[in-house]
Amino acid sequence: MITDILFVEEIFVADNDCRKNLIAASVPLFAAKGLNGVSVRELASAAGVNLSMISYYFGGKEGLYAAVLTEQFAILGKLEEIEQMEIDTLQKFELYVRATVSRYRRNPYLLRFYTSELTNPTACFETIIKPAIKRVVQMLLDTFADGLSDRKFRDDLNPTDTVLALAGMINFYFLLEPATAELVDHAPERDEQLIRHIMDIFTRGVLR
Amino acid sequence: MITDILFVEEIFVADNDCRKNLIAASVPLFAAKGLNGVSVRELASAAGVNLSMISYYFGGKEGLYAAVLTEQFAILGKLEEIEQMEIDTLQKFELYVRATVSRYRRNPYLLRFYTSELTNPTACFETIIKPAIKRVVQMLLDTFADGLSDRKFRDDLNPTDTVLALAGMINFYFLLEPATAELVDHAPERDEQLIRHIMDIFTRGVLR
DNA sequence: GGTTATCATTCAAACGTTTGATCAGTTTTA
DNA sequence: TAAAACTGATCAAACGTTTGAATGATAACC
Repeated sequence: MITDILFVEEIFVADNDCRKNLIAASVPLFAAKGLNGVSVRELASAAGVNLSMISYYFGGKEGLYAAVLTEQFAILGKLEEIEQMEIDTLQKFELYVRATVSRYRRNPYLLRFYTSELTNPTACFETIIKPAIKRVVQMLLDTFADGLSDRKFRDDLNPTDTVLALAGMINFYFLLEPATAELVDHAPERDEQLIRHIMDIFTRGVLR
Repeated sequence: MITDILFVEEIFVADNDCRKNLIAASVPLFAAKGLNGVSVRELASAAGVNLSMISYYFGGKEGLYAAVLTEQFAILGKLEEIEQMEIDTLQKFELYVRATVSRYRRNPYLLRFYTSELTNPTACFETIIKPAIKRVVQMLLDTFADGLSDRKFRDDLNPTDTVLALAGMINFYFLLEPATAELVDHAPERDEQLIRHIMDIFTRGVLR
């Protein structure tokens, strides 16, 4: 959630309508067509602002794109709250899964942005996307290590393969939706079943 | 694998150097930057041909892109060979996994192309990508149904969630490589371990 | 057999359009 | 009234495509 006031490098920046509208209108456009698939004119007219405002506020199209990505990935902090909790390791993994599914439902663009950057990286990949993904993977690895030292998890599993498998089960389900909508029921009403299914497989896989 | 001679609509089309070079040079460029990220001049100069050859042979940039995708996804037939085999269901799943991993190693562009189309679809998505993905998912579903009727697999699992979980474990591992290379060892030498790991989790998950 | 006609192929050049960015000028705000 | 916000017009560069001429091989003709 972005606030109305941003502090960037100690400089006070009021988040006025023009800025806000541009970012809000750019999210679905960039998510659907990628950085190169949208023109500045398209972005400006979708936001209902003059096209020169993009350069004025963001220094250009790529700046606007970077601002959009920064906002999108600011949400990642939620997962780190879970990491701090003093709960059962397996329960922690379930909370990760629930938080991720819930996030993808409330913000259907997030997944698009980072898979787009993973496949066709722009300048933002190294600065925004890669660090964000590394943080999440590292967090999952740390949690798995906790389960190992508790002697709850199997110690013959490769930790990275294991956490990537969990992440893959969640993310791929949503990534594939545009292609498999006629084959698979992706309705949000089934999310609870999906989460239980993923945790079922994962639990059987990792528990001693 | 494309042959030197193509029969398209009963018209004999010699696959000359110009055509061949254009497709060959376009694969890595389109895979890395997407349809909109590469210019026709870039494509032509990479192929060492005149830029008007793109319109001449493929009717335009999008035609070349479509030709590239068609060639890339022609390889899918390999999986269907496995489906025909008269072997144990679980063994069949392992062959799918092995074939996919081996495919991604020999053709590092395939994954990029279809994740790119899943996130930022072009006109090719409906005509090439979506049918291809649906075929694979349907094939996995059929194989899972075999395991069910053999009473080898748990019958309380949602089949689509299960096969998407398996596909997700494989694909996400490769999709994430650009971001996690410093955190996770993605070396081909580890592929055998990865395959065993995925099959370990999957087997524990689905067997009665 | 020599000439001409026809064809697909290749090329450099130019086409009109769209691109992202900029600028001078105007309005709004504090 | 000075600074900030905003506008419409304009820029050069890049875009994908088309053009018309040149090339060379093959087919048709006398």
